Amino acid sequence: MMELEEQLEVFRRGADEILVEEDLRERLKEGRPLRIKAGFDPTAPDLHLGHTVLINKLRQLQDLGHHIIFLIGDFTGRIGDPSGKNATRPPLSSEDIERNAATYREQVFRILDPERTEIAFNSTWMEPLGAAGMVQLASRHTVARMLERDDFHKRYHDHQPIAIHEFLYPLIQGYDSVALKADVELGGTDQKFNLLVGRELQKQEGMSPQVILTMPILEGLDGVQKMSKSLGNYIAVQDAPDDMFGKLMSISDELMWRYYELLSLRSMDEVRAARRAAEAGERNPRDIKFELGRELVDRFHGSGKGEQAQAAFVARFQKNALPDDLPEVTVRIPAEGMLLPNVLKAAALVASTSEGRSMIRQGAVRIAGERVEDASTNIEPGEPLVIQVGKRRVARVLRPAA
RNA sequence: GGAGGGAUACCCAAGCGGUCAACGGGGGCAGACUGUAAAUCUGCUGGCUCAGCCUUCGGAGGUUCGAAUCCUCCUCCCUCCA
Repeated sequence: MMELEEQLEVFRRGADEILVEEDLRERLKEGRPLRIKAGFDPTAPDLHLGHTVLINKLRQLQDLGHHIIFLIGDFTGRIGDPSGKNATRPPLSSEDIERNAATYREQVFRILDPERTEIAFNSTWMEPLGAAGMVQLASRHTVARMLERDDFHKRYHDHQPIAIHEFLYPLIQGYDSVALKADVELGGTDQKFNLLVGRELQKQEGMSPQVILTMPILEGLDGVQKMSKSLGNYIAVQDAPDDMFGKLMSISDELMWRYYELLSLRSMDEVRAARRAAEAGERNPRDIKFELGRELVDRFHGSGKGEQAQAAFVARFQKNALPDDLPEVTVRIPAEGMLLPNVLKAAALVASTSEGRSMIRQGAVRIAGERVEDASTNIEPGEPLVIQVGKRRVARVLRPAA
């Protein structure tokens, strides 16, 4: 293992907060692999870059030789998880959870080493606990303490409903740390309260309390709100290389630096140097963004894929070429033809014929590169057509006679 | 248990008998400008067989020539009292 101070540097990198750092130092001095836990919600099997901030961190710690526990909150998921701000999520069936867990494995192991990662499910100890055990667990915390949690506090103050079971989740999460004998728990900054509950419960069990390490929440493509699937501002780990690269290119320069800080494996010294060069006008920020795109596409799709994605990107958007692998859709067209807005809808390029008309009116629609401005254009059966709606929606539309 | 307030399109929020497919803001999409940036400007943002028609304002009935707007019942949320 590395020297103590070097290890601490790795722990601190990008971290929002480490509580209590002195405790961490003490444990590291023991020289054993620490049990490092991070919990994940089984509701969102589609990992996006926001989740990987935490997972990257786990990987770094794993590389230091520590024992990583990837905990899936299946017990809580089955009941329905309210951990989002104030929207209650529907309960998941066991089948849902199993399917999600499988997807998790597949995606997480693009980052973590499967040989050295333990996957745990909290139903393992929560099911046997039973109602009596749960009530006992609940007796160890007070309502006043629970209301200290920021979102509970706000909701209570604003007269928003708080369901009783929402108070139980922090306790369950904390109990997970007891069951797993966690030395360290990682979470987003929004998890701080829950992570602290883990410390409490461990102390009550006579264990030395876990160190908590919080990572910042990654902003989504809009640069303002947190990256989330429901907001549609995310880059999924499973996004195709070209999509991933393209989305990264569309972020603002300011956000790019943030992504470098939290997602890149390049040293902060390098990143700071790049930023200075950009701000001094010595380098085009776009080129620095290219580098970020290549690094991330390589990480999730394999070495060399980033280079390819960049080449495709340049060809398409700087040289206006169409992608090689245009999605193909077949629209069967009656002998008398079909109006263009209807063809667009049938090809799933727009959501409705009304939107299709609107797009045509705004000059967003091109057939074989030629702008079409007449919404009453009639399309007859014939050879495939390349149809574009705006810059991002394109398809090769086959048009056989119906 | 009692009293009162509220539910409008993706979100917030106007409207309170016809001129309402419904003001305004946000978000989204598109066009211009660019580095598919950001910022800015412009347009669109229920559906359709689209200068017209059809279905929307928590749900179900009713009054009226005509209702998001009035009445009745129901569902859900919030506040105060107990």
